[in-house]
Amino acid sequence: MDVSDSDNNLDVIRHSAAHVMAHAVQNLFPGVKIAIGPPIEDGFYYDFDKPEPFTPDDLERIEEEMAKIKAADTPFVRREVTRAEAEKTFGDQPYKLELIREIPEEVSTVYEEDGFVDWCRGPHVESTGKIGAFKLLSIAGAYWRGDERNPMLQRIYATAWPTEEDLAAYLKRLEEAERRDHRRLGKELDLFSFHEEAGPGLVFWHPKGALIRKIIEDYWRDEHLKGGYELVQTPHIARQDLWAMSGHLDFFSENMYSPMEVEGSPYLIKPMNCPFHLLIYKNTVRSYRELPIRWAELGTVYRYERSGVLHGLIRVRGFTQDDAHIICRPDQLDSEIVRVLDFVIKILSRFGFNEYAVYLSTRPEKYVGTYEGWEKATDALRAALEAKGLAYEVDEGGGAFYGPKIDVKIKDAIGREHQCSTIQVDFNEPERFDITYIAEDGKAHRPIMIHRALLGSLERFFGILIEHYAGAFPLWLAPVQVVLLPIADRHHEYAESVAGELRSKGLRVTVDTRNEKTGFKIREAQVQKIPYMLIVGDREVEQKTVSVRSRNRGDLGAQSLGEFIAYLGAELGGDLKTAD
RNA sequence: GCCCACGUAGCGCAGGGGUAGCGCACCUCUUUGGUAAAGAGGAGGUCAUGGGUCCGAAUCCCAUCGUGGGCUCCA
Repeated sequence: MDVSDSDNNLDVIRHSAAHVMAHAVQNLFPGVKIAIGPPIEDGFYYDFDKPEPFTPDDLERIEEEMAKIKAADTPFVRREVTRAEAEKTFGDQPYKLELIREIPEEVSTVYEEDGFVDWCRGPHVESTGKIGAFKLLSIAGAYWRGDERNPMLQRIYATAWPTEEDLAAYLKRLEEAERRDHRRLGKELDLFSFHEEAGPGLVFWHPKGALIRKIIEDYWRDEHLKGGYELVQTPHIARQDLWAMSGHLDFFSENMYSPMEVEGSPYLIKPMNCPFHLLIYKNTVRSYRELPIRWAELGTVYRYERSGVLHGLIRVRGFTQDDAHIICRPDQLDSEIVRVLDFVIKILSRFGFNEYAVYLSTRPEKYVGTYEGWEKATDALRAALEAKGLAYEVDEGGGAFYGPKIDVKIKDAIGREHQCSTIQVDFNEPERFDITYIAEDGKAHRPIMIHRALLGSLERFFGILIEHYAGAFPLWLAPVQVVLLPIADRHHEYAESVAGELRSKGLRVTVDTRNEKTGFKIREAQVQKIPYMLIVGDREVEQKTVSVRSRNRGDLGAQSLGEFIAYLGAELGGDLKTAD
């Protein structure tokens, strides 16, 4: 690679900065063992083995030491070495030795700057002065080679960019992400909470959050009914035997809560809904004429998640999946998958998500079902993706043991990806439950089962939604759509009558009758991200109007109530009740 | 589960071996004010929980619970 070219390559800059960081750490803490230091998205890290933990002060010192090494502007020198030479050079670096001994090549390369040598493929920037603008960000624990049986190393995360401006822009992006953090907005907008007394990972939906959830659920149910699904509803617990039959006791028990005794027999809280849907299926003999069956349920499940993995609404222990199971004939598989993909796109785009990253996961080494079955199902998934013109990545061997799947990650307003939709073919449970349908030949055949979720879980999806919109929900989702701001007490009556009229159109309206100045009420409404504020004072009462202020566009001037209602109707896509 | 950090009033934070402080919110009073914060007064905390060290612990030590940043694992 051309050196001047590599100087501008982000990965090269970051990888070089990682070397400089390791160098600085070695200068300040002689004897520290170094592991690996790769570039990553938005930065780089380096893993160290050091008996005492790094402190935030250490981070500052390391940063200063790096600045010195950068200022010295020493050239990075590339050298080819034999295996023996490499082993000798890194004789006191056990992690490097382990890596050196594993590669097949007899000749490898090292890079050196100012006496610090690292075993590395390169390339690097020309000299330490060219590592760009960098900043150390955090200290974290990380297992050597990502395996929890290995020792835990200390990882220092950092970022590096070609210029100071780029660095500043990145730090700004981090701030923006923090501003949108759903945990912070959840408090500020009074949407949900967690309680130590109740236990971690258990969500309490407050009135405003629960109202948004209700709107999402209503939309979801309506669309499912329109889309050829039927709704079912199943219990939260079932006998342990059911989970043995489904196989969850074998392959999912680590995520399940311990049994509770009911009249001598053990019951388990459900971690998934599928066995319940299969019981409904088995309740009667099914004809090929009935298929495909599409049963959907907002099913609340509980999974034991290790304490360290919980994260706001994104990863919780009790959550509601927007689940559905499609049971179909083999000849219906292709069209059913296309249909689900269409549905996924329709639903997600309603929530403002129009960019996706799609992954197709194929057969792993250990699997159930037949080879041909897997091939057919995987082909069907692939064909559906291609028919939809969706770009996707293949995760070879990444499928569950019971079937191949498509995962859809959505991109939010600031470009982050979130796992939501999943479409999975299942060869395991139909077998275990021995579900069949009677075909034209009068014999019992095995149907194919598809699990699918569009939003994933309501909790996670809500968290993603909050961050996507930064708490400023679009009109159709906003828990309060319009707030009336009477200027003085004498305007309360008019404000209430306007509010009443808006409510009769199905709008969600509040009246701020507090003894506060208008500027204060506006500020509060803005902070609460209420889409529309209607200011009413003497002028409005007199002229039978409302002064409209939009959360986004500011003062829109006075309108008659009729005009305002029409305006909202247009924004809602004609979704208003007709006048009584 | 593992590594590190943190836990002080509803929220955001300061303090730190000698018996707790700020801002906002809350309550009361004055004010009826026109597009992002009117003024005054008041109330509120066994400093996460349990144990230990000490004449004395919110402060130091240990454990537990919870939260955060990661690792491992996933809707």
